[in-house]
Formats: sequence, structure tokens, C-alpha cells
Amino acid sequence: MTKDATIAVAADAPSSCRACNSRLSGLCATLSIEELVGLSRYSARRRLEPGEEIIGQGEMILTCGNILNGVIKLSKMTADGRQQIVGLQFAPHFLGRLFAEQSGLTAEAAVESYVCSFPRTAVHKVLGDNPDFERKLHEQSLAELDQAQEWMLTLGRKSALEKVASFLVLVATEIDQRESFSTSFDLPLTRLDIADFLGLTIETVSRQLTKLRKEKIITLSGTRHVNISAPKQLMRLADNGDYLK
Amino acid sequence: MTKDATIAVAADAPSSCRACNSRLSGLCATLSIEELVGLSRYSARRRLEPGEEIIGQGEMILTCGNILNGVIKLSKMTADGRQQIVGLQFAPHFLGRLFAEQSGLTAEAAVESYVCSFPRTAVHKVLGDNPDFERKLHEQSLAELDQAQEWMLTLGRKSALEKVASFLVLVATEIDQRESFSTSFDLPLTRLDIADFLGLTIETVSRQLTKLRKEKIITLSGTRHVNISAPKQLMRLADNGDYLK
DNA sequence: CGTGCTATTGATTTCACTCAAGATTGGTGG
DNA sequence: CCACCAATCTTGAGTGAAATCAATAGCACG
Repeated sequence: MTKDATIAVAADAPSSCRACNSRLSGLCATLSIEELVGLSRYSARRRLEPGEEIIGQGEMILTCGNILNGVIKLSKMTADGRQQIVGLQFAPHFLGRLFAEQSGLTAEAAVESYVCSFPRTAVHKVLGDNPDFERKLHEQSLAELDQAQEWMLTLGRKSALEKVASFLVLVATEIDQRESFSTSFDLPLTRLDIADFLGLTIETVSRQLTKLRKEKIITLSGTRHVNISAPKQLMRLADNGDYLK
Repeated sequence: MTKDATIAVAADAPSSCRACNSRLSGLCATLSIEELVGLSRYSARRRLEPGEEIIGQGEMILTCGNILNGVIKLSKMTADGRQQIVGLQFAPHFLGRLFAEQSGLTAEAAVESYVCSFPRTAVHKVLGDNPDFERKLHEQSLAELDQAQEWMLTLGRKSALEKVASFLVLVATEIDQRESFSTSFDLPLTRLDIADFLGLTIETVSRQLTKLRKEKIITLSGTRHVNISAPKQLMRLADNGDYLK
């Protein structure tokens, strides 16, 4: 293939992919133009309402895809209905287990979200041909494992106040791809979701937020918007709360 | 290569690999004889005392390897010294992050253990050449993620009694490669380790074990040996404890 | 057999949960 | 535009499960 041909083909990148963050920094960055075109033939952009389910615990996995925008929560339930959120996924995360038949957890939109989804089989094909793709996917899985293990420390060993601080730091870090730490943002979760993520009750979450507000570490406007006025203190509290009781 | 040559080479499998479970069902099952011979040149069998550290949180990752025997605990600590065990690894699990420079956690032997370790660089070489190897490693990472997420549910939403039951079920399931559920085994962890795994204190762990003993679900001999007399009840309790208060 | 470590048991405290009102909020229709 | 409504969130009072503090008991080692 000549250099000119390459440029000509590059111009043929699917229009929907050109402005996409997954193409820039996500999984799609590992794809050739040909693979991208091939995949995009089967792709579907989908809008998800808050609370709308992508897949339920125990269901067959038929699709996978990139988060374009929004926040997806992954959760598990006990037999008697207690719920735990085991992961929050932000753009441009790739969703979907390519090697499993059944989903071990429920994935649903926490807020209005957009995903670019593919049939599992189409992605499977790329996986065999493109080692970079599998590598990137593998690295993403390992990053997810790191986050899960970090969160185990939070769930098992931190106080309620530290848990809420840890949650705010997590959201501040992940909510906006363009910033490494946002000091002003809307919470992507309701109080109930936050409680299910932290292993607490909504009342306890509310009390800890009030405490952070009274300590002038954050300000709240409405029920969703957070301003972090003392990021350093919040981060210290998230790691271990011994400087403030 | 002729068939005879293949057989001749097969006979040349390193003697230390012939009886090894990793070769049978672990990561080494994906290696060719040549790769196996190549790697085994750099491999070292190492004995670990209980409590002996393989790598500490924040240290450089220089080696990786298979667990031949024993149990390795992975843990994290907060700035002020609270500890959480974030994973237990049994044979023939492969240990070591091949894509990270620094370890995010501490890995140490819970009981006397044997590992077959390699320089990271040697394994990295195989990784580039052998897609099956990366696939297997990736699948192992995903299994680890599943376990971590399952444990998040345990940490966040289960009572102390349910947590201890969940731990016993986990050990019964993993301790012996030859059995899918052992009803008689030695605990690989001290009470302190169990507490650090479950996000509890040693006193609470002890009280819950006593409760299980009094309910005739388990019997204890000495401080380490457990007999599960009512596996069904224990499993029910591990999922959710509403049948026994 | 001590001796030291690990585990159990008991008494008390504390933090987060439960139960119970209210207060905001944001959405809807008069 | 404003009043009302349902849902979500906050606050308060009391309870309870697990933590803490404090002995005691069991076990494994020399």
C-alpha cells in the first residue's frame, strides 16, 4: 500500500468515529482503518436513560461496546436483595466480557449515557487478528482489578466519613476526561446508589456529606452538585481520616 | 519438524516441569516445549516461610511465577496502618503483574509455600510470541476480577457471620485442586489474617466461628483444622444468612 | 512443663443502622 | 407563574452489631 493510499483510506474513517474519544485514547485506538470500518458496520449508538439496564446478572452476553458519555454502574445482589455496586465505569471505558457466556453482574446507566455497542462476535473476530487490541483490553481489565482491590480496602477498613470522602475523590478524578481532578461536578449517583457503592445506608451517606459541608471541605448546591473547596483535606480524609475526627 | 522429533523433544521437557500442575492446567500449559525449556533455564524454585514477603507495596516488580503449593495473600494498607487482604491465591495461580513497574500491593506467603519464579523479562519475551499465553493470562486476570467483585459484595453487604461463612466456603472451594469442595482442611490463615480479609476484628471472627461450632455447622480441632459438617447450611449462610439468625 | 503466642470469652462502648418525621427539590398542571 | 405533588434527601431519636478493652484459656515450642 502506498503512502497516498493510506491517507485516502484514513479519510474514510467512519464519520461517527472521527470525534470519538475511544478512537483517540480508548480501545479503538488499536484498530486499523480497515478494522474500524469493518466494526462500525455493526455498531449502534445507543442512548440510555438513568437506571436503564444494559445487561442483568445471569443474562447471556450478546453485545459489548464503548461508553461514549455518562456513567455506567456495575452491581451485584445477594439472594435476599441486598445490593452492592462493584464498579463505576466512565468514558471511554470498554464494557463487556468477551470470554464469558453469562454476565456475573448487572450493568446499568447511572445517569443519561451514550454507548457505542457491537455484537460480541464482531469484536471477537478482531481479537484474534489484532494482538494490540487484546493487550489493550487486558490492560484495561488489570486497571479494573486495581480499582476493585483499592475499593476492597475502602469497604473493609474505612469509616463512613472516609468512605464518602473516597467516593468524592473517585468521582472528581474520573468524571471529566479532560481534567485529572475536577473540583466542581454533578454527582452521577443518587444517595441510594452512593450507599450501595460504599456499603452504607442513605442516612449515613447524607450525614457524612453534611459533616463535610459543615467542615467547609465541600459545598453542595441542590442535591447533585458538589464543589470541593478543600481538595487536599478531602484526599487526606479519603486515605485515612485521623486528622479530622 | 517430524513427528519423531516432536516426541524426542517432548521427552526433553525440563524434569522439574513434568510433575507440575502449572504445566497441566496453569499458564505453562500454553507453552511449547521450546518455550518451556527456554523459560526453565531462568526459573528458580523457591520455598517461602509463613509470612515471608514476595513483594511489598510500592516495590519494583522484577519477577513473577507460579504458585506450586501453598497460599499467597495479597494485601493493601492505609497510611495509618490498617490492613485489608484483597486476594488469596492458590496453586497453580500465576503471580505477578507483567505490565506494571511497581507493585500496588504486598504479596506474602500465608503458610509454607513453594513458587516457581522467573525474571519478568524472560516471561515478557514469551508474551510477545505466544498469543495463547497472553489469552490465558488475560482470562486469569478476569477470573481474579470476578473474585474481587464477589468479595466486594461480601465486604460491603454481609454480616459478620455471613462473612466468616463466605470465607470458609472460599477456602473449601480452593484449598485442594483435586476437590471442588473440601469438607476437612487446615485454615491457611491466622485469625488476624481472616479478620483482615473480612474487614472484621479477630474477636469477632472468633465469636462467629464459635457460633458456627455451636450450631453444629462446623467442628474445629486445634486452632487451624476445620471440618464442615453441614456444607449446604454453610453455603446458604454464605449467600445470605436469613435462615439462621 | 513452663513460656510466649494465639485464640477465646466477657464487659462495655461506639459507630452506623433502623425507624420516624420533616424538609428540599424538581417536575406538572392549573 | 405559582401551587402542589411525589420523590429524594436530611435530620433526629433510639437500637443494635461489631469494635474496643480486658482477662483468661489453649496451643505449640523449647
